[in-house]
Amino acid sequence: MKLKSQINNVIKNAFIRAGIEHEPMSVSEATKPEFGDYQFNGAMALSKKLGKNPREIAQNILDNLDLTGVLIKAEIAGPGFINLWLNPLWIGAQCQTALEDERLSVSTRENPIRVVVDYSGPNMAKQMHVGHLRSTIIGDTLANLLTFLGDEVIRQNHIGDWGTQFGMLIAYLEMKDEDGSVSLKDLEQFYKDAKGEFDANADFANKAREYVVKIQSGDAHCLNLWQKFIDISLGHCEEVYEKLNVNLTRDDVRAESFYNDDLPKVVEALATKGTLQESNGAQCVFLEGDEVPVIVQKGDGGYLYATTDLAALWYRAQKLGAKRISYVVDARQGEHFKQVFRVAKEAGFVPEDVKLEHIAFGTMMDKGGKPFKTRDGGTVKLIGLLDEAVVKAKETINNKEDYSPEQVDELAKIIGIGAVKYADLAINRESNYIFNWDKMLSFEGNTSLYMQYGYARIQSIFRKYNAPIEGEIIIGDALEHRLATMLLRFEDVLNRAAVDASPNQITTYLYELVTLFMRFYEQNPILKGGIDEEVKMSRLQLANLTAKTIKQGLDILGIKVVDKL
RNA sequence: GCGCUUGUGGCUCAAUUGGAUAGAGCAUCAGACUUCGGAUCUGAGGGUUAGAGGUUCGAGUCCUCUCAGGCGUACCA
Repeated sequence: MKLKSQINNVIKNAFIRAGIEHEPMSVSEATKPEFGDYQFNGAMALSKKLGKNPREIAQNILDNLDLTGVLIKAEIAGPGFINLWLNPLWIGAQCQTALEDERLSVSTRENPIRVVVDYSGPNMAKQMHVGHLRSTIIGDTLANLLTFLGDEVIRQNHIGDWGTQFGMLIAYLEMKDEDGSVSLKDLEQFYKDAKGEFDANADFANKAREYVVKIQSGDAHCLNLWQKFIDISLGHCEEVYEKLNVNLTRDDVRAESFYNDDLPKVVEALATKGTLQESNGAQCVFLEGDEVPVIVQKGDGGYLYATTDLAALWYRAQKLGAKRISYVVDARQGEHFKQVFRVAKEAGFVPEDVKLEHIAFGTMMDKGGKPFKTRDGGTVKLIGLLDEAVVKAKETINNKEDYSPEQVDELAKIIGIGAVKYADLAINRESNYIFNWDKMLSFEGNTSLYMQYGYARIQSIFRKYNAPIEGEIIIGDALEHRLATMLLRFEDVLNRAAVDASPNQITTYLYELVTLFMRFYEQNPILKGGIDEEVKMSRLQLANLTAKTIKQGLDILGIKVVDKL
């Protein structure tokens, strides 16, 4: 439920009754329990406009505030804050409603839009490395989130499958290909070997260059080799997606090569608009205020990635009809996207009302704060990292004897992968973050395991109870009040996270929720003796709604839960 | 050089986008168990938010400068 809007409505009505002719600003969550559940800070902002003392304005609002439904109490504090307390009866009823709803009372958008989320984007010439992790899981989370909120999401995996290196690779594939896929098991090694051959063997190098031209001109033999190479390479990526529990399929692939035919059209269109200029032999767009131009065609006639991105923007806005296009790409490419977005809008490839955004993220660092590399300075392969996570997760499982070997493996997968994903998503995406196995596989603090533990603990209650639950949710004390309020905030949090494209708002929320539940559970027994039946029923339902909310939240992050840890 | 970006307790991160006394976890110290799963909970110490100015009723957040780090700076993606 949109809790904030509900409270805002109450404030708005008070404004009308008080005769204040301004749109009230939104309430915010109280910073401390003593200050109530929510607070309204608008009186201070209004004081200048109305030429009145803020406390006077606050009093006027307070006098006109309806305290019979959503709210039960309001107080003025400090320079003119209005502290608001939610009505426990109302909260209880709302939690009840949420519990009965599959979507936990999270509404779907009234005006859904079509959104393109561009993420992952591996290079087919090489194996996926840790640099692809963040784009893949942040993008996937954003796509999941928007889908859940009711937008029409089109996932786009803009894989790098075009360019000069493929001439070399397919020439080498042809040379080495006795029976195909075997030699491609390790793409990294294959690339190195091909490069070695390229440097050592002049005939081979010539052939490689020749093959570049041949692919681009549509030579059937070379295209066939190329296709084979891409299929295998993409297969490796899919293995990673599968492990990561990421919702990317072959249908979501729109490779660089897909836009190949459109590249001349992009340049032509820019030329027609008159925005194109020749500079040092290259075709460029000079943007006002920018020193460096956007180069769309090289001196030798070749196209660049800016050209491809422009073609992709064109396609996504015009053909796919997207109203929001989100690029989940490394922060280092900020300037590139700023420029490309400007060109696309100024040239009319993308209509004015389409929102273009670069969802930038920072770099993954090692313990020493340096970019994450292997000992010899190479890139860390993603698949290896994920396998290691599963191995390490297995070590953390306490009572292995309670499970079959298959169950242990399954559990290790869920825990290990979940830990890696959660640790990444829990951090403000724009900052760099330090990768630390011990921290992410800990049960303490804001980690996936703490959430999993909280969830499993609640499931354990229901395994023990295992009988029908009847009755109402009755908010009995301050802790239950806070827990219930937190549960009702779920939709607000999701909406905010969707606007900002920041998964860490979801993780922060889940962490607060689970912490609150643990405290509640510690203080308020459920199945112990001497508990009134009514109270027991109410607490069981609060626990149930908590579990469902954890599960739904983690599901959006692409993290699975288990009933038993 | 120019541009972008970051700087918050010993460490790793938050801070509802300008709101009240800057919050968590780890680590340290002190508590709570015949465990509804203690993989938990309660409490304590620890901060001039890199520094200096400014705007504002109110600044970690906005502006200016300084210092320190990271990244980018036209025919790779």
